[in-house]
Amino acid sequence: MTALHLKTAEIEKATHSDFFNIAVSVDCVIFGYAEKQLKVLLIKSDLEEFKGMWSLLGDLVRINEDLQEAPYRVLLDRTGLKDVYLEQVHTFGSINRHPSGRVVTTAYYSLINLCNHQPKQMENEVHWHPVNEIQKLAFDHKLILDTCLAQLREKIMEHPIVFNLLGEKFSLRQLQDLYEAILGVELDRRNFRKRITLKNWLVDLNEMEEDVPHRPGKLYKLRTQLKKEYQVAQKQNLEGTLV
Amino acid sequence: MTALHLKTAEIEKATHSDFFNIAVSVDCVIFGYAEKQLKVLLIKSDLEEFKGMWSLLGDLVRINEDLQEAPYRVLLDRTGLKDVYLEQVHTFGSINRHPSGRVVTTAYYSLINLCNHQPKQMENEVHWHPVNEIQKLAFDHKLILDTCLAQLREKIMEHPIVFNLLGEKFSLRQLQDLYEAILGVELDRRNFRKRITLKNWLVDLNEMEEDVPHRPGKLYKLRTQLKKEYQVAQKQNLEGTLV
DNA sequence: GCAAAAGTGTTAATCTTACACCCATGC
DNA sequence: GCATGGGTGTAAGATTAACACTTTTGC
Repeated sequence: MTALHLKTAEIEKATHSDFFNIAVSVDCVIFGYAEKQLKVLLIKSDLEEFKGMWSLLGDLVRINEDLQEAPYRVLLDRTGLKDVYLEQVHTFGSINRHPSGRVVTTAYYSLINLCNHQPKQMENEVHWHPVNEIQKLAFDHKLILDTCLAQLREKIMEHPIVFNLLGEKFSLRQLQDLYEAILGVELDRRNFRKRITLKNWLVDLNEMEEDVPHRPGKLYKLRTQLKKEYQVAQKQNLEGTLV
Repeated sequence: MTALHLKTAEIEKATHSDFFNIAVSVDCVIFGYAEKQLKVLLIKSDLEEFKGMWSLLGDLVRINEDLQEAPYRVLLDRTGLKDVYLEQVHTFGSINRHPSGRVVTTAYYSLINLCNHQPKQMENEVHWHPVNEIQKLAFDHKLILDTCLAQLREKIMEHPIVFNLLGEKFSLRQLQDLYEAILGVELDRRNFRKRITLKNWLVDLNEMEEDVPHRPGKLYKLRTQLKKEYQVAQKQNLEGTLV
């Protein structure tokens, strides 16, 4: 109440200048899907301390950049993809989690269509790894990966987000394989189709699979409305034009 | 692969010294329950820029303090409570969210028993406010409050956390009132009791309410096992001895 | 015609919702 | 005895889980 206790932001900043010495980073768990496996994009750590180990893609947040913008920048830099699907998951801030100093990191996961991703644009040290074969990562990145995967699993039955991992057209079998890869369980085919149908997420394209060595399945796509809400990623090359 | 690209953490720190200039804070949405209303503990902002406005309780993270420890410290300082129930919710980091400089804040919510909380230990400027009467807060704290409340609502039906807001013993009516206060909806009494019974969270104490102007209800408590998992808060006075 | 996967429906069990009456206590 | 809230059960509907056979295609 009394003005005696009020201080201006300038004064507070001076008083607390000791605190303005933490770095904030973002780390992106970039999921992709290929060969019926959920994959994650990793880079060889460039720190001597973690030589030879893989780590998530991340970067320090710039002083003139919103926290939420940073993971989009990382994604654009590393994959050339813009407007990707991103979710903030958790912030990790143990004192010694980073050997370079006090770095608090906010973890995001992203779902991208791995086919849109041109390896030639990638640095050599960036590779896709099957999620369930990863034992160990640099920093606390294994914990971050596990946390993001758990959150992804919780979300996919309620929200139509996995379509970001697939191409425009897909069969119900492909979709089921994807769900099974993410959840790590087998699903009953009839019940799966019933559940998906009930959610009314899909449009029947009246087209069939081609070049399959068995009876071809029908092709579907995500409803346009939902695509706008949950799947806005577009391919973008380095010049910024849409492909 | 090649050692040419490797750098030590020391070198990286020097390279990136421009980045170690962000402050990280935690903001705590401290929920309590009284008079059949969900309340939140707020403090008068001590910044000139937000003079007269209420804000969440928070503090800057210290350089030798884990991020996750900071909200416990804030809770202990402000309420004298130790081992409270705390959940991290989201991290907010817009460039201009704080007038003192670049402050990225991680939001937590906490559930405490408001009766354990001694007003005399509190600074004068700290008060409980009914959540649904709050229109506006300092900084982006209204957004933080709304985000935490939404997460609390999602969690309470699946996890036995609301018991942190109640005393040791309670009637099913008291519990239902609490759920209704948090969710902002009325619940059917019979269905509510059935749901709670099915979850097997409670132990019947074979005691009855007293001093009520109507038929007294049975009293229950949270099962000991669950109490350990979800409700570890103990009253602690400033000398650190358990009350 | 055979291998491989597509496509489809029913039943039982479970969970959810809506809803009404008698009971115990304080006054 | 009356006002107040405590305590209970059932029926209908919705959702979930388990489960098998016929169809279409490529080879």
